[in-house]
Amino acid sequence: MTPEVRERLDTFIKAKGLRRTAQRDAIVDEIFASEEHFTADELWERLRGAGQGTSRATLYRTLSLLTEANLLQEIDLGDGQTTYDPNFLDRPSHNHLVCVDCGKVIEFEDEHLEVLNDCITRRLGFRAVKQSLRIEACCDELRTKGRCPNLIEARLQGKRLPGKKR
Amino acid sequence: MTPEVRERLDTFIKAKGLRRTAQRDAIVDEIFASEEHFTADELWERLRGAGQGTSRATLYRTLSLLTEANLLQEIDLGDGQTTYDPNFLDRPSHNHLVCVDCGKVIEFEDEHLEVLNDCITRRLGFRAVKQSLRIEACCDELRTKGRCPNLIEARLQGKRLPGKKR
DNA sequence: GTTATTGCAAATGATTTGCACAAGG
DNA sequence: CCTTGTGCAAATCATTTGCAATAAC
Repeated sequence: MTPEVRERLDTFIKAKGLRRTAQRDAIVDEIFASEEHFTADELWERLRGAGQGTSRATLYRTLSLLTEANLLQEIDLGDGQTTYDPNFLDRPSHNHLVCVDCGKVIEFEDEHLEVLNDCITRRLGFRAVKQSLRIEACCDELRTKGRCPNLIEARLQGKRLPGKKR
Repeated sequence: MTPEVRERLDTFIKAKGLRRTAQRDAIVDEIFASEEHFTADELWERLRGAGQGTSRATLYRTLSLLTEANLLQEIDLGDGQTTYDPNFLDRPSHNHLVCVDCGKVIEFEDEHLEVLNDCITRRLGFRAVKQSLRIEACCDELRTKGRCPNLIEARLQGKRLPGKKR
């Protein structure tokens, strides 16, 4: 996937008269090395851990750049900070389900949903530009068996669990 | 509508061992005097204008309280601050369309959408707790006729137009 | 050589919090 | 009275910005 990202970014950068820099390369490489969602701070830590640390200012500026270039999309997981999603190139119209128990984020696509939203939008006299659906839900397994595999995993990994308010 | 709100709030307050105060009354009255969405700051100004000013601290604390009591719902219009929606009592499962040209927010309900989302959620092994769809779209009128009535109105009223970044 | 980019530190802006005082029940 | 609520000012937290130094092209 990185080659396509590289190309798109280069094109975008050239078209805008901007420059390719070591920092931007490092940030792009780190982001697209996986499909994981991340916050600015999480990415900053990852970069730091990989010996590719940059200033937060540069990181935020690059994240805006990548968003503008449509390589990244800002999503709202309802926790008061921006989460970035690197998977919209692969799956242009996916949405997110957030488990209220463990905070796990699941991506899903559904063509009916897309069509329906478009109908609704036209009926209202508009043309859809972008749509984002977030479903908050609880895991059947936790409800019926009393335990959620993701919850356990999340606790082990010390991940951020849901519950807004920074 | 205020009577139902009053009753629900009183019940909630009593159940939690909390107290009814002049400030809370003023805030609730101001909120439910209309169906308008608002940010904390906008409401603070409205209260101040009505000679019912409170401290921002109290306002934020009361907004949390009302949200917890399900009289209010926090929604994300993508502009970096929390918007509050007082219309979920009347229309429990509505969603929002935001005009990218003028920033106007339109509420809509669609039962098919609700059903579809529920199906999707179950298929993924979850039970939906809450879902929020935000459609960003542009107005047919602006696109075809070159002018958007809401845009004009918004400019006249000096309303906040879309364009994130606080 | 220009002009964009970086890093630092200071600024922002929304929201939260500690605390002493005021006020419901 | 006893405890919750309020206002103030200070604190947070994520994010942005001004500016001098640095590095692309």
